[in-house]
Amino acid sequence: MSLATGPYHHGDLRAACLRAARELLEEDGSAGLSLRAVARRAGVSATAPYRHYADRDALVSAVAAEGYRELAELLAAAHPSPGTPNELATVAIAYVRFALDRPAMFRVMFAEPCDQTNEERVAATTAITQYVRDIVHRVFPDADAEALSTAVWALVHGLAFLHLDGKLDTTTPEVVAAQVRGAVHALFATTAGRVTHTDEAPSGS
Amino acid sequence: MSLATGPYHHGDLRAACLRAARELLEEDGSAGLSLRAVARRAGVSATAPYRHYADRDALVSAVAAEGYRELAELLAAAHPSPGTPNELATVAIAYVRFALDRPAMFRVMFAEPCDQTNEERVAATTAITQYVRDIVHRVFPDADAEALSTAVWALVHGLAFLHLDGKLDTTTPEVVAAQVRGAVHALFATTAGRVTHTDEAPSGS
DNA sequence: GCCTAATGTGAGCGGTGTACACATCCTAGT
DNA sequence: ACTAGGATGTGTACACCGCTCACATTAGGC
Repeated sequence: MSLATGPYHHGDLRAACLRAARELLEEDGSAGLSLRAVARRAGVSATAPYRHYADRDALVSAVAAEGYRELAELLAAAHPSPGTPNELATVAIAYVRFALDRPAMFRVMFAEPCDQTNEERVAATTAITQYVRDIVHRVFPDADAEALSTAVWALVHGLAFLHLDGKLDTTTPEVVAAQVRGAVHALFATTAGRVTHTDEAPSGS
Repeated sequence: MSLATGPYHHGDLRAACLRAARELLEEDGSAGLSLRAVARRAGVSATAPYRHYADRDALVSAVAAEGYRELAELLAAAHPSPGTPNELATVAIAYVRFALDRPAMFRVMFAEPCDQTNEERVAATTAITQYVRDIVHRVFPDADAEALSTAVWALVHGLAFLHLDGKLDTTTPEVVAAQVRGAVHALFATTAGRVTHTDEAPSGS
């Protein structure tokens, strides 16, 4: 393994590709994430990555999977177990901040006509689903968990996208945070003290 | 304009490009929307479209602009002036259906790192913003229109994306509709009869 | 009727994804 | 220890892409 001129075998090209892909994503956005650029950065021939990833999509999915994990960590760090609408809002802010801090990654994770059958992706998103469901169940024990979970995730996800696409003001993190908190509260503040002991659960028509 | 062998000048290449672009988008998705393919379909040389669109992005933005208009029509058709949460849900369903019926178009409209300075796009999205604000104002006259509008659009937009990305069940239109209606009601049903006469408007912390 | 500006053409550059044959190296079985 | 074979990396090649530039053609205003 003397790597003076670079050994024929890389050692761990799979990981190197992933790493290079993430760097390129940060630097040049999704468009700059080409297999050839990844290969160049890993110091390897243009076709070498194909030994580890079936095609570009597979690499992108691997990157996205890491993104899901990191998003999960970030949300957990924002609040380990949110139990009130306000704490939920804090998590929502972390979600939106992730999208704004790493727009290319967020787009890779959610905005591409991706391979939905990819195992890593499916696992990651069901994890998020479950995570949201748990929170909702804690914040609104009596509500229809399924529907409300969907609603909450959609709300937060939508907020992230609208900010990301410049459809909402993103001048400062504080503005964004206030907007997100405002939106969450606009929906929940009035229900917060009530829905937890309501006896008529909301039902679809 | 006898177009037997094709006259040197096309006549209305600008419109022809737009048309071709939309067709390609429907057929092959966003990836298939290349300027060269558009040119081929319009029966014109590969570089001719550059006389009418500065670059690929400009063409895509033009396509997106048409999408915004059509989405607006579709929402208006779903309900001309929703005034209850349930009617709002009907509009939301139309929004999500648009996304699912024409995924490539929806992605072009919202999921691309697009040129945010494009005039047509900006105009179109402010129109949507206003449209949502009007609805919210009608459904919840006493609520914080700004925050609640944001929340509502985000909710619906997020629902569309989660469905689009296969994060939610999309087996049948009925399932989707029920899910959307359920999510909207989960958020609003309990507030519906109350928020309209609440005296303490929700406020961001 | 001519001149100019608008429009369309063609060749060409550098980039991309990916298929294929080939080179190199690691490892397991003798 | 040796060797076969699989795993891994290389090089070439093809088709496509966006985009630039010099050039051809044409329509419309003077």
